[in-house]
Amino acid sequence: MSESPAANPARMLLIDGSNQAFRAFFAIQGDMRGTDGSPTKALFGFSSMLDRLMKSYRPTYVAVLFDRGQSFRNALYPDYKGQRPDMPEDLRSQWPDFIPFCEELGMTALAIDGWEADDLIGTLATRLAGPEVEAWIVSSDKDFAQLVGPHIKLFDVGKDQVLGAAEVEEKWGVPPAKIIDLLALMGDSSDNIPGVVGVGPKKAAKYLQTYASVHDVIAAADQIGGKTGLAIAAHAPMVDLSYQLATIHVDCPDLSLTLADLKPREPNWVALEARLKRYNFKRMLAWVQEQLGDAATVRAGVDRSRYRCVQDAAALAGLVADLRRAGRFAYDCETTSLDERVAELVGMSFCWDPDFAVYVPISHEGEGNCPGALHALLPLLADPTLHKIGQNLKYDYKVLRARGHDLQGIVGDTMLADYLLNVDRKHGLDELALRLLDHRMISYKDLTADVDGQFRRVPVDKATEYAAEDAHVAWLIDRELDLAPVERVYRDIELPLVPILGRMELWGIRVDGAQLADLSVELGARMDSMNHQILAEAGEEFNINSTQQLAAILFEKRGLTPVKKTKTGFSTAADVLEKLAADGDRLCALILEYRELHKLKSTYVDALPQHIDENGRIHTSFHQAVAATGRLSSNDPNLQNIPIRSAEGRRIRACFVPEPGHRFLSADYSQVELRVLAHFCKEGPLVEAFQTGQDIHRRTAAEIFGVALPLVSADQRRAAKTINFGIIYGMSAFRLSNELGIPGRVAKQYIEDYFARYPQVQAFVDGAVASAKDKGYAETLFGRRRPVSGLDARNPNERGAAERIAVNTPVQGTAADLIKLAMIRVDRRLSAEFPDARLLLQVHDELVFEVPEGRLEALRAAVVEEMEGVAELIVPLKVDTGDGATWDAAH
DNA sequence: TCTATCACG
DNA sequence: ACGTACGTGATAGAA
Repeated sequence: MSESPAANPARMLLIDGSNQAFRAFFAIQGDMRGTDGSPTKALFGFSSMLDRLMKSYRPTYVAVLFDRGQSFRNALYPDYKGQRPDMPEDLRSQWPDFIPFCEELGMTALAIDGWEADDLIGTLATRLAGPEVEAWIVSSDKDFAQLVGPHIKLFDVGKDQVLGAAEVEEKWGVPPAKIIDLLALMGDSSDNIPGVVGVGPKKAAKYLQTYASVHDVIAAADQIGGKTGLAIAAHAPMVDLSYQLATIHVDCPDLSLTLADLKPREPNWVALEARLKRYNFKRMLAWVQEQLGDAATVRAGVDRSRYRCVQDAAALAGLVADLRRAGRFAYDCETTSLDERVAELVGMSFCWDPDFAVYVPISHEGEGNCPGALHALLPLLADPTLHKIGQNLKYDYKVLRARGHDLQGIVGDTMLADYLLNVDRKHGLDELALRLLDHRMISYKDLTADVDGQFRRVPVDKATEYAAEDAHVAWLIDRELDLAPVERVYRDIELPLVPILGRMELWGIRVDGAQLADLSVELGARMDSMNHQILAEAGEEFNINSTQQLAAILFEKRGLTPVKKTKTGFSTAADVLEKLAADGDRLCALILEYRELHKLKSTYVDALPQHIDENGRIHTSFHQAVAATGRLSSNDPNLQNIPIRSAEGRRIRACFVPEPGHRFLSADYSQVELRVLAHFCKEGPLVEAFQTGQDIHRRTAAEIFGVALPLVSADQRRAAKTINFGIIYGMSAFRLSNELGIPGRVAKQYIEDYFARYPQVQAFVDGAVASAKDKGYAETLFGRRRPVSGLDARNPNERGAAERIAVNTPVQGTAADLIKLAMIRVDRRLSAEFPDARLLLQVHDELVFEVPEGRLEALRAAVVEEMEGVAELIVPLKVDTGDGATWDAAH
């Protein structure tokens, strides 16, 4: 038998049931109860996890194991798990249900009196895994790392990640063979296993890298010396016990399961139906009833054989009549390109009924196209009284507009709907179909594999199955999703924004390519000369862009002191290099300057010209369903991160120019996030400062440092500004002290003084966390939601990160809502009063327009009015404007 | 594909 | 004992 895994071994999931039941119980917010009022939260989370694992990984073998009774560890050590609080009553009451539930789902599940799940899993894994069968242990218990080997892996449900020996060593600093030693040395507080006082995973791993085993570490205690050495020596009597407690047994005699017993069986659908009704698990129940073939409750499936292809005048006339009668339909178009400006229409599909959809071929190669289709259908698409839904309709809108047509009456977009309901998931139609309809769609790649990826050459009958399915699935998903909780953001913000973004993208922004070319030559020459200086200073050839090579030169060859580490080595980030340069290192100063030039040249000066079209314009894409807070994002190219902070960088911004006879107008919200914060927390001085038009950072400084407004020093204002930002982001004293270059205790004092003066801000922060914990999501002023998980995490880093998200999201997200609403209002004014002015870009708190010179002042007034008047907060919204012949000059 | 870095708000 | 601010996207190196 070979020792190396087979090329494609079968998968065996060994699920730590007790562990995952706990995890499910604590991971889900709020309360869930069945129809009889008994708690069901852990069962729900647990069964969702099983369902997901089975669907994603389709294991050949599965077993779910639970703890039962007191194990040999309690006999060895009466205090084993002694510190653990009792199981919450709401979890205990669900406990007896887990095994029968798993069995009904067709999985082998068991517990054996006197054994922990760990030992059952250890036994099954070692007995059954091998070259032909790879075992995945599903648990968050780190003890299992000791079992990992070529045929046994750990599976992390949270991260969807498989850990092998290398990953274990990376995570814990020792290979699997030394994990027990590691545990024996550091102990395990959750199991109440004693370890050396003052030795955690880091120190323990360090000693075990030097010494072969925990016993060797103990023996060397006197060489280690110091307090730690003494503590290690003191641990000697306990070490054997700790070692035994941490060791997972792999030879449980009462376990006689074979591989055949672990094959998933057909679920007991009838029993499951009754159980799920009792639990009130609607999604899963629908699935089970579908399997049962219960005609009354089964959801409409996707039956492609019912799709129709419209190919003649009579069918076309019928379609037009049907669509007019329906008044509301799903629409999708097939084209020759993902780039809407060059895409040609190949066909269109429509759906207005849960059971079928139609495809209209327009310009396929060869026979089968429907004559007169465009002439008949375009008026329907442009008719705002006919309501359209679809997936990512911005694309369809742009395709039509680029060819001089129109798409009006957009009342639903499944991508945006799912984004608002599940911001942290993926929103592709394929994913939605799988997740919401349990339906796998035809893949475009498979469909066009024979014809070189060209949809035009797909035969009309095959194209019908594919294209009609898109409209059909969008229709079904639109029906499936309940938008009520986010109705306002959906209807009033995201949907109206679709055509506005479409027009901004199609119009583009003009860029002076010749000027960029000059800049490229200049930067190239300067980088060449710097290149020589740097290599001379370093004394050897190396790749300046390689952080690894640079780190080797700085911290090994030159012996400089590293400031901070990254996952892979010593950091060479800008703040590090600045510190080293300030300490007199010439090379670091040179690298900093080189980095700036390189960034500008590669990311902007040389990249932007590749995006300029035949009219001298660049077209970005704004993404509406990406950012978790509700902001837009921009890519290909990203026009939301064009340089502005450095003088050198602004020369790139100066290459963005308006059409001849036009000027740029830039309008940006002043301190919009702090104003939103003031609105939420209603803190007196903050509100007053905004109402009376004071400099907000100066006012904050006056409050914290207890000085009169005019006496605030530049340094005090700077500190206050940093703190104000810190509040929005969820600051730590550590970061503040770093940022300001002051001692940690001073930073801590500043923060305390801040909250003492602004108790309402503290209340807002606490309230935001409490609300997110209670509801399971953070919420903006307009009802946009973002799920927040990790608020109950034991790990303080994870918990802290979750709390910062809970505080920041309402602030950043409300600001995003406000400017989106403003764009809709401004767009209305443009249509009515400024036919030759254009909204070009949105950069989070800024809108950039192109306006005929003679209309500049009128537009400025209109834009300020619409942006400032977008909402009534308890503080005024303020908009600053600038204009110019370049984007840079418009600030 | 992942990581480090850095551009923006 | 540990690590350190929110949200993005592009580039280059390394594997």
